[in-house]
Amino acid sequence: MNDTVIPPSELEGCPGGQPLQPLKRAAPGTRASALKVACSSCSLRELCLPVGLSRSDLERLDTLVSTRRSVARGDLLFRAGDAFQSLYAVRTGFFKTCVSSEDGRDQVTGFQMAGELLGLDGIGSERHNCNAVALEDSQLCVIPYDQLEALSREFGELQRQFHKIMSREIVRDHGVMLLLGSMRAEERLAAFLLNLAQRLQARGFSASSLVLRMTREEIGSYLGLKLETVSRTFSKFHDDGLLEVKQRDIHILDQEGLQRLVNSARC
Amino acid sequence: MNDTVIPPSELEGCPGGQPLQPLKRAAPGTRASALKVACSSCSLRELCLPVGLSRSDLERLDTLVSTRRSVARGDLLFRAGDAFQSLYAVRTGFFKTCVSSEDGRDQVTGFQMAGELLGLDGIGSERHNCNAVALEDSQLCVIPYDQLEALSREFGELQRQFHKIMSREIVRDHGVMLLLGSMRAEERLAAFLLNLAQRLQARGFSASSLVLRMTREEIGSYLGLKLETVSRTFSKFHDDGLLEVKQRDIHILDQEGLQRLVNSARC
DNA sequence: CGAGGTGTTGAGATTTGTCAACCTACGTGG
DNA sequence: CCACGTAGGTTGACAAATCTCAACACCTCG
Repeated sequence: MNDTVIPPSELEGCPGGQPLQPLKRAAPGTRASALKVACSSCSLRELCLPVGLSRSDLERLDTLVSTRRSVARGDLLFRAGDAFQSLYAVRTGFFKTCVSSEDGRDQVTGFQMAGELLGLDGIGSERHNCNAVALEDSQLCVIPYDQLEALSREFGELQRQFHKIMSREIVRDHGVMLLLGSMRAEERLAAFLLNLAQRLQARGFSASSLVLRMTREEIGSYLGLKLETVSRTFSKFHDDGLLEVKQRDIHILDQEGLQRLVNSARC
Repeated sequence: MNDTVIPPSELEGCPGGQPLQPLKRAAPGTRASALKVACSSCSLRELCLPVGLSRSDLERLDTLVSTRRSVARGDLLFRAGDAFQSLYAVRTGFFKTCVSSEDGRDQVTGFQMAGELLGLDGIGSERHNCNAVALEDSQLCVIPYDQLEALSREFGELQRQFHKIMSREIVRDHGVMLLLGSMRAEERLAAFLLNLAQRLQARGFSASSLVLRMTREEIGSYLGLKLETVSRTFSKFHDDGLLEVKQRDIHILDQEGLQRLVNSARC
């Protein structure tokens, strides 16, 4: 409800940004479509792979990213073990990635929204190492990895940008390790909410009201907590006047309070 | 004590793996030295950046990796906030990397041994994002990042290899998240020991007897546990006949037993 | 030989997990 | 359009894992 009421005018970044806008879905069941895509006119270009590319590099990138793919809520974009061919950039929608061990352990490793890349984990083994699940009907740009490699040999800026994205993913993961390794439940949830709000804000949404696209169980998995603990912590935040919580609708009432929680290691 | 007694003759041995072998330290206080380094004749080449490179690519890589650096036990290779210039490949020795938040939380994000790269986290922000601390006197190859970028534009194999290394770091981090998010103390420690043993074995050391280079506290930080819990868990493993533990000397008596622990999610 | 860093162990506190009951929202099909 | 079924969410009581604090042992190094 946070992102359905935005007037269309705000969706189209100026000249022709088709992105954040819902796009016509291919026929149901169709997994890949070849609608026109253009990084150079995408309103996500300041958040996505193209960051910092020159006009001419951007146009070359357009030739690379030529297909889209739709994934319905609940469906998998890829699954651990699938052959790795492409990276994917989220255009619209929301994903989770999760790894699981043979013995059935499951861990959500991240949530991805518009402008974020999926599939980086597949390069090393040439197979995807996690499942990517759409948490709402979603659209992605398909980035064939071979071609990205080739193009980034030609364009240093693209190469550099790609390396930065991978590096930032590593830094992000280290941040999650810090969270999982050293924070208590309240601190984890506060950090999670602030992170989500900050990323939504970067995409033009409200920094204080958000709709969770994932269940308490998925949040719990990501944060290394049981769903009941997540639920209880939401309730506590509500009681403490930090949040308004109505199921998945969250209003942050006291951002500073949350930040204080995160920043207050054991005294 | 590990690197000061080797006769110079053994240092520059050409076709005669100088690697895993202790190398003469530069004068105390010297941070970078320009001794000859050759990936093409390094015995770590099957574990390090050069994996899979052709003979000719390897020789080009030699021109790139031309300097070494020594770091004494306890010293920092780099510190969070330092400008990012180079990646480092561990030749000898042992490192930990740790991130810390403003409020003083600290998290060990990894332990690196011969053949492993340090500094990947710095590419994204052009500053290092963690501290890299030598846990024993160590030697590294310095890989200037600009030059690596340039060379990998020329040699697709090198580019691909580098991407694989970054990707595998991401996969590794996701594995740590799984560990931190879903395992109990015994499972975490068992997984840690097996991982360490496996990496040591890949380097030609015993798979069953190892010397820990880090304190209980550092292990605890990495595993999201307090040092007392780590200590108790070692004792329990000892009582259960899985390990022999004498301070930092560990003998794995029952590898399968440890593996069973790791692989037995909540029943 | 002594000091300080490191490691071990015990007892009790705290946090989080477990199990169970119940509530709520939402989609489906009558 | 309503009723119902089900998935998701909340809450309570209790159990279990881990942490905290404290005492002490061990080892290394100067």
